Amino acid sequence: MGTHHRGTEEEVRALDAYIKLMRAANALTARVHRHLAEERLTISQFGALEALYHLGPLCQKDLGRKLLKTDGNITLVVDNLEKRGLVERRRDAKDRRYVMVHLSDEGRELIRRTFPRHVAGVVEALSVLDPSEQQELARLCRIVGKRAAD
Amino acid sequence: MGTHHRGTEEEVRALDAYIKLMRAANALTARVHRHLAEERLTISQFGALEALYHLGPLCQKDLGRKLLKTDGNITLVVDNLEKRGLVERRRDAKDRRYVMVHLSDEGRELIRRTFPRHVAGVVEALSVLDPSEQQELARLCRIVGKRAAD
DNA sequence: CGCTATTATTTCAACATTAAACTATATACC
DNA sequence: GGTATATAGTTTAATGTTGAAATAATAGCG
Repeated sequence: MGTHHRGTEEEVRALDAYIKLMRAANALTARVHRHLAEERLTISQFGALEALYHLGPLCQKDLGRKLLKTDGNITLVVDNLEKRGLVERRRDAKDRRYVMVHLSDEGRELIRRTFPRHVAGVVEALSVLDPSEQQELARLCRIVGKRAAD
Repeated sequence: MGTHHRGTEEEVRALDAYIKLMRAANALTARVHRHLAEERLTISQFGALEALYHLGPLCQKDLGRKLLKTDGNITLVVDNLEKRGLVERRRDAKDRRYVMVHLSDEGRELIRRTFPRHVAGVVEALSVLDPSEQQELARLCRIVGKRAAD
C-alpha cells in the first residue's frame, strides 16, 4: 500500500485510496499538459477556451464556477488569453458589473484544432481500464467529490 | 454526464471518468487544505513534513521523488519550512552535493499534532464509500496513474 | 592525472492559485 | 430617492509549480 502510516485498517484503506487518487490525478494532469504545451497553452487556459467553445460566451464569474476557480484567478487567466488575442472581453451594456468573455476567431480555431487531440489523449490514458471500469471509476469519484465539496 | 462534448461513446466515457477524477481530487485537496490552513501549512509543506516524519531525513532530490515535484519546487518549499524553523538543512559532509533535510523539534511536534487530524479528515471524506469500494477506487486509480506516468 | 559526463541544488521567468482587501455597479427596501 | 446590501471584477501578497539555465560537486575513464 502506498502509505507508511501505521493505523487502523480503516485508516490505511482510506489513506491508500486518497494517495492513489491524487497520484492518478497528478499523472493525468502532467500527461494532458504535455499535449497542450505544444500549443503554449496551460491547463487553465485550455479549460477556459473549452468552456467558451462548448457553452458560448460567459461572464468571468460563471467561468470560475465552471472551472472551480476563484475570481482573481479567472481575471489572470483571461488576462493571459486576452494578451494572446484568443479571447475578447466585452463589458455588458445592461449590467456594467459583468464582463462577458468571447472567443476570438483565432481562439476558436485553436481550441477546435486542439480539442480532438486532448480527447484522444484522455481516451488513450484511460484505455487501460475497460468500459465498465471507467464507469465505475467515474461513479466512485463522483461520490467522493460530492462529499468532499461540502 | 459531466461533459458537453459530442463524441463517440468511448470518448464520452473516458472524458467523464477524467472529469470526475479531477473534480474529486480538487475537492479532496480543498477539504484537506482547510484543516492544514489552521496550522498555516500548505499541502506541499505538509507533504514534506510527513515524508520526513515517516521516512527520516531525506535529501531534496529524494524528497522530490516522494512528492513527485521538481527540484526547484522542493528548494522553495524547504526554504519556506526552514524560514519557519520547522526543518533544518545540513550539507552532507561526504558528498557535498547533497543537502539533507531534517525535521526540527518544532517541526516534529507540529506534524505529530497535525497528522492525526489529516488522517481523520481523509477517513471522513472517504467514508461515503464502503471498504470494498475504497479498495476498488484505489485499484482503478493505481492502474490509471501508472499508465499516465510513462 | 585531467577531461567529460552525471548528479544535486539553486536561480529565474512565467503562470497558477488562493485569500483578503478594494472598486464599481446594481438591487432591495424603508 | 437614498442608504444598506449584494454581486462582479480587480489588485495584492504569499506560495506553488514547471522548465530551462546556471552552479557546484562527484564519478568515470582514457
